[in-house]
Amino acid sequence: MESIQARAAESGGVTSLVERRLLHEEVIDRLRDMIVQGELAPETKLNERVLAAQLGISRTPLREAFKYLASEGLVELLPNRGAVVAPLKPGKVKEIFVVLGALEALAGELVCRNATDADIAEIRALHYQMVAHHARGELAPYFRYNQQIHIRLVECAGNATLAQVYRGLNAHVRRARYMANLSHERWDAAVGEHEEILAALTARDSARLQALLRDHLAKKLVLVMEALNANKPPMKAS
Amino acid sequence: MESIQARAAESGGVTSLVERRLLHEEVIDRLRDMIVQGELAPETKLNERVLAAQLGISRTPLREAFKYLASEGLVELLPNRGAVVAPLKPGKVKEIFVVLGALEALAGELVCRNATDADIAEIRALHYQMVAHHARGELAPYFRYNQQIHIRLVECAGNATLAQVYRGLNAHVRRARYMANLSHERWDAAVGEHEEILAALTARDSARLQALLRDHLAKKLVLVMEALNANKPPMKAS
DNA sequence: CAACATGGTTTTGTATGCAAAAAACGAACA
DNA sequence: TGTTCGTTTTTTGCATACAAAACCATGTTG
Repeated sequence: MESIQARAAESGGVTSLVERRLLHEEVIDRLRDMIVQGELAPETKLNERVLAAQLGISRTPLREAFKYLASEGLVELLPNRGAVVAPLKPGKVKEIFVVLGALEALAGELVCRNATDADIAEIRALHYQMVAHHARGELAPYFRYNQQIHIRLVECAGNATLAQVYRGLNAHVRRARYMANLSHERWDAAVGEHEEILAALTARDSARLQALLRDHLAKKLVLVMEALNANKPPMKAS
Repeated sequence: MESIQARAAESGGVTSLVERRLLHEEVIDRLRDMIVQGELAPETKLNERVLAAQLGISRTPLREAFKYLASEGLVELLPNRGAVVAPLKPGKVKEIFVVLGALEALAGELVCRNATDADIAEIRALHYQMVAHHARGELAPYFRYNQQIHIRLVECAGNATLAQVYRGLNAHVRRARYMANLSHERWDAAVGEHEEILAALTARDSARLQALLRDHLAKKLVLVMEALNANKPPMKAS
């Protein structure tokens, strides 16, 4: 793991023009990435001493980052027993998808009303990027653009609170999303759904957009649940 | 302000049966209460040294509490300039109400499907308590039961994530809710709306319940916005 | 008088120290 | 073998110490 402290040194003595970010904020972002990207698996114990050493910082800002991420729900704090990466229980994932559904539906309504043409053009651009990666069979970049489209769509609804809550919940299940292995058919279908979503957005057809988003999410949930249950058959029976 | 440390001492030497809570958690709850209850007004600067002294603790757990509450959005962290109670801007409040509306609607749908009869009976009991306080013109307890009804309703939807997000956003605007001074007519009307809500819930009429909740919230928003704009006419013009 | 510089003070951010709780280890024992 | 107790070791939680950044109050200069 690369030290965070190194970042300060590498700018060559001259404190860079950009505002020097606070250490604990840097740590928050770094840990969040590591958790969401799956680099830190669910239920991983987060040992303060070793993590601090790896990041090249002291325990204090690390502990502060734990608290922040605990409030986001990505980390769980066990009294007197430290922090662990929040477990990813199927039931929880289902719950989150339900809430995300309601939020995306709201976003669909608002985005049709509030998005500028430039906003929609930007989403369209992301869409074509995603399509290109799909055509080339590049899964990881496809996922990235897919995520970006959904997030950008919510952001363009013009309600920062909505966007923040959405991002927070989405970060949780992003870990699970990667696990859902797409069949070739499902992948094609998903892209087709995105085409429809883009069309509804372009037409600013709120009702249709909401329906499409709901449907799209519901289908994703099925896949994710399958992947979760496949990876985790915690049955004690022989 | 009363010291938190005192709590430990007052149990008379015998460490109480209940698990000894962690200091920073205690502080989180305490500060959250103080903010939501309005004891700490929006934009109040939170000086680490004096707050820590008042609470009878060191700066470390206090700072950890700041981080947690910052993630909740009740506190704002200004790099190198400490923490302040999150401002309560009319625009933000409006945003939150919109999201709360979507969440309550979702809760209305789920609660009709998932709530037990006992759940509904409990909400009914809260309702009658609230009505009693309305009859006696006791505003503060009325508000308390009112809040409890809404929160309990969301909790009975059987989606813990939904409940958590709802409580978080609600905590924000609770500060503003108290400011909205009810006219006699509006107060009566609000109670009437609650009667209808209870009826729809009892009948498990999902669509109707959703509509009622939306309408109820929208009316509340109007009042809150009026109160906010009345208290804060930030116009520079003479 | 306004804008800016400057020294001291306060306040924040991070590291470190210390006590208490939990985990790990191992010996005694059934 | 497996269990239970006691001891050692590790880890957490909180307090404190120190350095750097922001603030403040004056004085200086144009």
